[in-house]
Amino acid sequence: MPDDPRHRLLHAAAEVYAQHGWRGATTRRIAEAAGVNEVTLFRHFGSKDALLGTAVAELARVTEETNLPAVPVCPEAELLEWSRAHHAATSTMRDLVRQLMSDAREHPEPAHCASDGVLAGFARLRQYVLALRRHGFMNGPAPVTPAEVRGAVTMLMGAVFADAMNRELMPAMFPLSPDASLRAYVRTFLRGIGVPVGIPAGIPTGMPSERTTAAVRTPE
Amino acid sequence: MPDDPRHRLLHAAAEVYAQHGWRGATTRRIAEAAGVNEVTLFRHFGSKDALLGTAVAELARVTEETNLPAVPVCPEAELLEWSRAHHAATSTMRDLVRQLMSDAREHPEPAHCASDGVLAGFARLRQYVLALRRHGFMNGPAPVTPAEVRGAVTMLMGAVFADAMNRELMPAMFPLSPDASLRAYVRTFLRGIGVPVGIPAGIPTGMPSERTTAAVRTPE
DNA sequence: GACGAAAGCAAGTGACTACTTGCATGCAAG
DNA sequence: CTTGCATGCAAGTAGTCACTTGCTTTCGTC
Repeated sequence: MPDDPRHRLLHAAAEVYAQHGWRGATTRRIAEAAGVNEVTLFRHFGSKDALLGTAVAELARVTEETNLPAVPVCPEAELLEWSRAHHAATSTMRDLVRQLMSDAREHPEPAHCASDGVLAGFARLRQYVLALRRHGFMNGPAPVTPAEVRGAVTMLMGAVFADAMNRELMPAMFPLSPDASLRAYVRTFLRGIGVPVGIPAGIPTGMPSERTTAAVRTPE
Repeated sequence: MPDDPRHRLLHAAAEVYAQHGWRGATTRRIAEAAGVNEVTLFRHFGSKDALLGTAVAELARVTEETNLPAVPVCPEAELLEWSRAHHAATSTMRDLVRQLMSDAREHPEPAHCASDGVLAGFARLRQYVLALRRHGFMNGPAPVTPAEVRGAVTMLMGAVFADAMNRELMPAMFPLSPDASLRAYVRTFLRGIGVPVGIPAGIPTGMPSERTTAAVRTPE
């Protein structure tokens, strides 16, 4: 990581912006966080908007590499790993994303270029689910329409997004740990699109083919 | 709706805040939007923070009434109606929620009292799902653990939330119409927790118990 | 050692901010 | 008619904002 004031300003600008938003990211605060003089900011970038624009655009250009195989082997494990990575990446950029969303009306460009990364992830997940169908994993008891599968993909991404964005703000809505939640999302998703999932260990299953309401009921 | 300047200020404050956030909601803008003099604002509320605080708190106190029956009859229809109402309510407050989330660090109180409404909805949905299990609707081929059901409830709420918040910002992530998306969420959710759902009309089903990948595959 | 680029420092500019003060106006109740 | 009360209007205060200017310091290169 280079140490010239230009990079320190870019880094500090992204950090201050994530905490205080566009209006709250004053040139004074950014320069102070970068440990450089406020004038240096203007000498390098000309204006606060130019600095914030390039800083946020550069940060949003970080696209997480795919970790979904082209040919599925174990859908639950592979989707769980993907959702873990996606959740971690979204959690890291949580504050930044929040500010981008609330500033999208007055500063649309950075928000737009930041959404490209999410869209790429969406496309990859979609490709993977298409591969699931192509390789005959969707052999559930009832057929699932392609449109419904597409909606389910959006649902999974939305759930992981909402988890990463809201868990710290309203913990009561997330009774399960992050990992248990992601596992539940993935398993619900897979069952929802007709891909059978394994029975987790340590559960009194009874006879899986008959009514199992009594077997899975536990004191709340 | 009363027309005294007090209510007009409260209404205008909420509107301006939803569009510009805490810092961007200047007293000048609010007074202008309310059609009253800026001094009247201070005479009524004393300070900008007091006005914004009461305005946002009052708006966030709007709790949508429940429309989930205590005893389930048709889970898909009932959950679809609930998700439609929840989606509509969240969409209406979209901009406000965005600002609340990004301002939560510097002004936690309104964000906190706004999350109470969502939590109430979460609790009601959870109660309904408990009723689903109690009345024997979860008779799918495999048992679903209570923890997983809880995670699935979080997943459904998260998906509806993300849909309402992000659809206009990144339409490419939502290939289906809002209604078709909600239907897919609900059906995926129900199948995910072991509640069988009907087969939509107009789909070549083939034999539902055998592999149906060929039957549901369509050209993309 | 001389030179030039890059940085810091101090000060200032004009615009905007929340908020206050003093006074004139309109209006409703006594 | 008069007494309050609520509001509008004009002006002002102190602070912050983005941004500029002029000058000095530092430092690597020739």
